[in-house]
Amino acid sequence: MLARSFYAGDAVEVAPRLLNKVLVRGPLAGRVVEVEAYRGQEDPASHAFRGRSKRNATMFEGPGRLYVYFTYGMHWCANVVCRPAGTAQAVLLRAVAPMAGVEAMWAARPRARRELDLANGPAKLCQAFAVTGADDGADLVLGDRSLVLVDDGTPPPARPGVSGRVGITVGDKEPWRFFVPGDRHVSRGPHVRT
DNA sequence: CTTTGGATCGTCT
DNA sequence: GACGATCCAAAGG
Repeated sequence: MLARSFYAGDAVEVAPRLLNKVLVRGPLAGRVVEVEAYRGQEDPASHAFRGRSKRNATMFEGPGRLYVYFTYGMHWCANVVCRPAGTAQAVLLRAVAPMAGVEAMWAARPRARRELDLANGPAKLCQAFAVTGADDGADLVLGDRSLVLVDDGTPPPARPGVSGRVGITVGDKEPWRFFVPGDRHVSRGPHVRT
């Protein structure tokens, strides 16, 4: 289980540090292979760019919490908050490589055709791990709702893949998406370091 | 393999 | 009233 200090820092600094950590929920486990940094008030693409609101409140509640939001009328996505209470930055979990509880993930994602499709997207991994709005605000340091991030001894990539963020129309040029180079479980967007 | 359009609704303007 | 930090199926090469 990672200490709170692990999550504290600028999102662009914390994001690559999260690569190769393991998201665990009970019998389910998956290695984090892709993330994106969202820098709050300084980032027009961040939900917190225009300040606090009902939806983004968790982003303002301090490092180590899970910020879960609903989008496109049907999908949940999860972020790890990384700034002190009162400010708002977070790292979007974009893809994980299934490690354990894979059968349950298949059951949670009947649309998936290949193992690669189980959690290779921000809404897909939430489906695979049954993460919903009920999990918004969960404290990963305390293991709220069985959700934790752990270090299994695998270090982050010495040189992570870097690219612009996916699916946004402003701030999409900032190199704030990070991934494990060459890992097939990475979502849409570049998979290899250029 | 790539491209395209539909689904679907809470949030903020 | 418009628009998403997306996903999927279908159609075309």
